[in-house]
Amino acid sequence: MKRKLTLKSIAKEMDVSISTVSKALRDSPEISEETREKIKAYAKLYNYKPNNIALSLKNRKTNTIGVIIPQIVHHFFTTVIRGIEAEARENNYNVIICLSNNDFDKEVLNMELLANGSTDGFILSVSKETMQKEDYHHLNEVIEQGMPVVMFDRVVEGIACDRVLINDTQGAKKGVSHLIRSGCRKIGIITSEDYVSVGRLRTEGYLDAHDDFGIEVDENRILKLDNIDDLGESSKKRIKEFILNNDLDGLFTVNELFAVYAARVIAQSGKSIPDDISIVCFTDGELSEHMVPSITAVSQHGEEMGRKAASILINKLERPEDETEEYGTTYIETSLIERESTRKLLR
Amino acid sequence: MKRKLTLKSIAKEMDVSISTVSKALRDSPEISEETREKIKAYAKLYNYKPNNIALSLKNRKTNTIGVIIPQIVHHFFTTVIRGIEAEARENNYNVIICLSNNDFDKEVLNMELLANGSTDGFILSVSKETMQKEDYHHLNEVIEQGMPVVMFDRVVEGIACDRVLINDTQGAKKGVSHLIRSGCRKIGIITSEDYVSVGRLRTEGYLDAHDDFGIEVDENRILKLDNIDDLGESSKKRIKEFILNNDLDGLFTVNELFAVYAARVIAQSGKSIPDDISIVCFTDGELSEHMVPSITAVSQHGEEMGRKAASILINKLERPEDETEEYGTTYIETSLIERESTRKLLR
DNA sequence: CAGGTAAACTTAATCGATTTAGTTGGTTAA
DNA sequence: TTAACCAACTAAATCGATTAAGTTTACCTG
Repeated sequence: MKRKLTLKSIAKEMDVSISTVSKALRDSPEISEETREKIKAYAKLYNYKPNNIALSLKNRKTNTIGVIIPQIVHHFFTTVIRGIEAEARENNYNVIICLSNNDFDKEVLNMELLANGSTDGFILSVSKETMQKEDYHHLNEVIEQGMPVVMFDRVVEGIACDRVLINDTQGAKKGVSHLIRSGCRKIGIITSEDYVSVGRLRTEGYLDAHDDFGIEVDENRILKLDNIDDLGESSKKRIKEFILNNDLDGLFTVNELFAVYAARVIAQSGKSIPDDISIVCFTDGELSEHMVPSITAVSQHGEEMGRKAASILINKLERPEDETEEYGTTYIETSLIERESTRKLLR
Repeated sequence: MKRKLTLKSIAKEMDVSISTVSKALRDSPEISEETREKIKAYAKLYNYKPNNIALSLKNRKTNTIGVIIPQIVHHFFTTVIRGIEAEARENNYNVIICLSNNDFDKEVLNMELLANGSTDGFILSVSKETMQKEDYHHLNEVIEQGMPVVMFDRVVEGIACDRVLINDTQGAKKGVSHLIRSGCRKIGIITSEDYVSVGRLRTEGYLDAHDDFGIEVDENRILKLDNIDDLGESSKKRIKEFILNNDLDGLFTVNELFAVYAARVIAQSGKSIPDDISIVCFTDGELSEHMVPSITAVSQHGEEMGRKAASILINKLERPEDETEEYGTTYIETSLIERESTRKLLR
């Protein structure tokens, strides 16, 4: 086993001091041309690379971004990570990813762990449990310590940090408006309870669209499930009842899974998509694309979101003096992808 | 901005030396009960947590695993990461994830970066380009430095490391056998060219199953596409022709997308699934689960794979003296998930 | 009362790199 | 001649924690 080169070992080998080696490698004019070249040649030959940990300790800068998300088995987060990773790497940052599994304690633990020197800042989407508890002490603590935080997607108010959001309300409005324009008048929505911010905002968009077109909203056409992240048996049951007991001609769902399951129920009930019931869902996933019929979707542009979040964070990290205490919210625009689950609009 | 506590700042505050603080916090008997309690109370009150970077430097151990994968926007890798993350966290390890985007240079760069002190070991699935180039110097270098490596899924030969693999051949055999048992005799397979290892192995399983049941294989029923990672227009065209020009009663595909597209073609041609044609696919995804009809799948257990890879790596890391130079290959068994695209077997 | 010893600390080295503040030996200008 | 000055280094402090190796003080014992 070959031990890694260090400044010390090079210094010993070349019979100079450690600082001479360090300076030579950093092209300091203090070191003579001759010595400099000799040391650099040696370092290159044996492929010397400075130890990141030592650099981090010395510079009090890790060049690492901590990412904390509820779960990765979720295509949207996957695309966001991809964006964060890309932007980070282009700026010479590493990315450490931690999954909270929607668990408050794990979120706190992860943050504390990473905050003790492992990362320079955080990008996170808060877990459902955290939102319910409304306990943000862990966030405030790292911010208090001077670590910048960027929240995305699932954000909370009252935290001194930047935010990157999907324009959820507008996105939902886009989707629902599309349904209305294509002729639907009895549109249902499958969303989440209001404490999940994305659910609440998308429900708002649904209402807005109705408002815009002067269509009355029937409260019975709004189904709020507690779990937006996956589709359990109880959710399935409620969706099934909701579809079968409502006379709908359109359906908007806040995620892909709800739409896919609803489509199944609709097909089984003998109705056709899109002619009897049209469907639009919020998503950044692949399911909607490949389903038969494929499902018209409000695309979230997760990768762009990740890039943006990373770029904001890195910006803060690169000029920490700039403590303006100003935090902004950036909105990522959604776009509608028309597929087979909605009727073509006449234009 | 509140600066983080350090041993130094505590020592100053309590008017003792740094080592006294360190020892007190680690319950050293060298420190008097009284002083110990006082220091511990203070540290607890102000929530002292040792700096990870300093610990890493001192211990020459980062408790961090580097994960390098071709792409994350791939449900299979996503599940593997989840497994790695879970196992790592249970053992107090962090996970740093880097995406190579199937690019050789990026893979090398990422490894070099992480190898300089950031991680204790690696888990990786080599990029397509690396496989083509057959250049593994970056792998050999980190191993040479004493960092253990575990490869999974896309592995290469001749590297001194452990491997975790899906039992591809057996998995395919399971799937195809199921089709045969359910009555299919004219089974097609949509696979990849032989140079992609997973494609080759799964094709082998297809042949093995036929062999076992004494059914002759018709070469026309084997379709080999060049790209196994996604579904381009040319692949779509070839799948369509393959389905329409073959008189099949069963279909096995090496991934989900092929199956989903084939199902679409079959439905459009007026045939029914599973009665006219049954389908089984190898998968890593959710598509097969939620499609209508849902597709019977050979599940790869990505999460288990990730856990296993992490556990092997951590084991190596925890007892480094145990340099037995012995490397093993662990196979993760596949399992068949029966869904709607195949007929129920009579048992 | 010298000397041994144990308790309770402190000093200093260490991990690997950077950087400020010296230290040489040689050249030059007053 | 001699202080000033420069080139080319080296020593030492620092980042934050651990720990082996001292140091001090009190107490005990023969």
